Amino acid sequence: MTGRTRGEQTKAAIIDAALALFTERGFDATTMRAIAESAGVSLGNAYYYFRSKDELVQGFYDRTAVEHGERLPEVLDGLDGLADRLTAHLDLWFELMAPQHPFAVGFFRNAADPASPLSPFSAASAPARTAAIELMERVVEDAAPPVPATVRAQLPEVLWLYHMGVVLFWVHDRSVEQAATRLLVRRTAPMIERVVALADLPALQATIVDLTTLLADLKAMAG
Amino acid sequence: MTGRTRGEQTKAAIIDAALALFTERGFDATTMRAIAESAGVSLGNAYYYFRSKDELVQGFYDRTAVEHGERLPEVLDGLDGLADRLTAHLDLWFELMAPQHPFAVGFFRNAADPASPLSPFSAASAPARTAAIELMERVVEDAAPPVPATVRAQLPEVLWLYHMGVVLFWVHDRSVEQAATRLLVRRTAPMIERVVALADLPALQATIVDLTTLLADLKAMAG
DNA sequence: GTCTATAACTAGATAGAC
DNA sequence: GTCTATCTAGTTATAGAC
Repeated sequence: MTGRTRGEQTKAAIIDAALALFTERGFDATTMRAIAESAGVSLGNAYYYFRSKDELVQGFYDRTAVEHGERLPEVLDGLDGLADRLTAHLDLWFELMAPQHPFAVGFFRNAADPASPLSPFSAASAPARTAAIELMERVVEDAAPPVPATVRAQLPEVLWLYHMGVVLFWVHDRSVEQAATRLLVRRTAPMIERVVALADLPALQATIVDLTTLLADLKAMAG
Repeated sequence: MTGRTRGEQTKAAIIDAALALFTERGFDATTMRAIAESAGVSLGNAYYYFRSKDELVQGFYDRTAVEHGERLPEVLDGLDGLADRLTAHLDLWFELMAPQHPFAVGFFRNAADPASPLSPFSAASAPARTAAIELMERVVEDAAPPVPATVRAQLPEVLWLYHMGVVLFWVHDRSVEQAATRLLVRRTAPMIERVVALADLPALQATIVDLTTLLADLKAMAG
C-alpha cells in the first residue's frame, strides 16, 4: 500500500492523517493546516499532492472501492438468490464505509454537484462508475435462478442506480449504526428479486419496454 | 411584497440583489460582499438578516413555494386523471424554478446535508414540507377515477417523495431547458397512475403492505 | 525536474462600536 | 439596525532546496 518513492509515502501519509482527523472531528472541522501538520508536511506540500480538500477524500474513496472489489467474491460465495447476493454486496459496502459515515455528509455535499469531478455521474468518475457497474455484473451473473434475458443486459446498471439511491439514504441516515439503511435494503432487495423474476410475464412487457426506452432516452439526452 | 418596515425593505433588497447576481454569474462566483454592495448595505448588515449565504437562498425558495400554492388550482382546473394532475403540478414547479436552475446546484449542495436546515427532511423544514405534502393532497383528492382507498392515505406523502426525487434529477439535468426531466415526468406519471389503479388487486396486497410498513418503520427510525 | 516551505490572497463568517 | 475591523480557513504564488 505504501509506495516506494518518497512522494508516494508522503501522499499516503497525508491521506492517513486526513482520514484520522475527519473521523475524529468531522469534515468541516478539519482544516487543511491541521491535516498537513498531522502528516508532518507543510500546507503547501499537501496542496502539491492534492489540488483540493475534496480530492483528498477521493483518495480513500478509491481505496475503499478497490477493497470492495477484492472482498466481493468471498461474501458472494455460496449465495444464489439475487436478493441475497445484492444484500451481501451492499452490506459489504456498508461495512467498509461505516468508519467514514460521520463525515460522509461533508464528502457527498460535493458529490451532489454534477459539475464536480466527485459526482458519480461525472466524466471524471467514469472509470470508477464502470468498475462499480462491473461489480453489479458479478452480483447478477451467477444468480440462481438466472435473471430473465429480457432484463439481463440492463440490470447491472439499474442496480447501480439503486445502489446510488441507497447511498443517498445512507448518508442521511441518523439511526444507530445506520440500521435504517440496512432495513431498507433487507426489505427492498427481495422486492427487486420478485419483480425481476416476473420480467417475462406478458402483462409486464409493455412497462419493461417503457422503462428501458426511457432509460435509453435519458442517457442520450444527458450526453 | 416589499414590507412596510425599513428592516423588511432592507431584507427584500438583499434577496433581490442576491437573486440577480446568482442568476447573472452563478452561486459560487457571487460573493457576499458583492451582494451587500449591490444591495447598498454593508457586509455585516447582510449577515444581520441572513446568518449564511445558504439562508439567503431559502428566502426566494419560500417565495416560490407560496406562488406555487397560489397558482396550483388554476393549472389543475379541468384535469381529472392522476397522471395529468401530477404532471401539471410538477410542470408548474419547473416553470417557477426555471430561472433558478443555473445556480440550483449551489443551493442543493447544502440541501443534501440532512443536518442543514435547508434539507427538505430537516426539522426546520417541517412547515414547508407539510405545505408541500398538502399540495399533493390537492392533486390526489379530486382525481377521477378516484384513488383506491387502499393507498389513498399514504399517496400524497409518497408522491412528495417522488417529487423530491424528480427535483434531484432536475438539479443534475444539463439538457436544454431541462427537457430530460420533463420527459422523465411525462413517462413516469402515467406509470404511477397505472400502478395506483391496480392497488386493489389481491395479488398486490402483500407488496403494498410491505411498502407501507417499510415506510412507517423507516419514519419511526428517523425520529 | 522533483519536492518543500513560507507568505499572501480570497471570501465566508463574527465581534463590538455607534 | 447598521457599520467597520477582524478572524478563519481554503487556495494560490513564489522562492528555494535536493
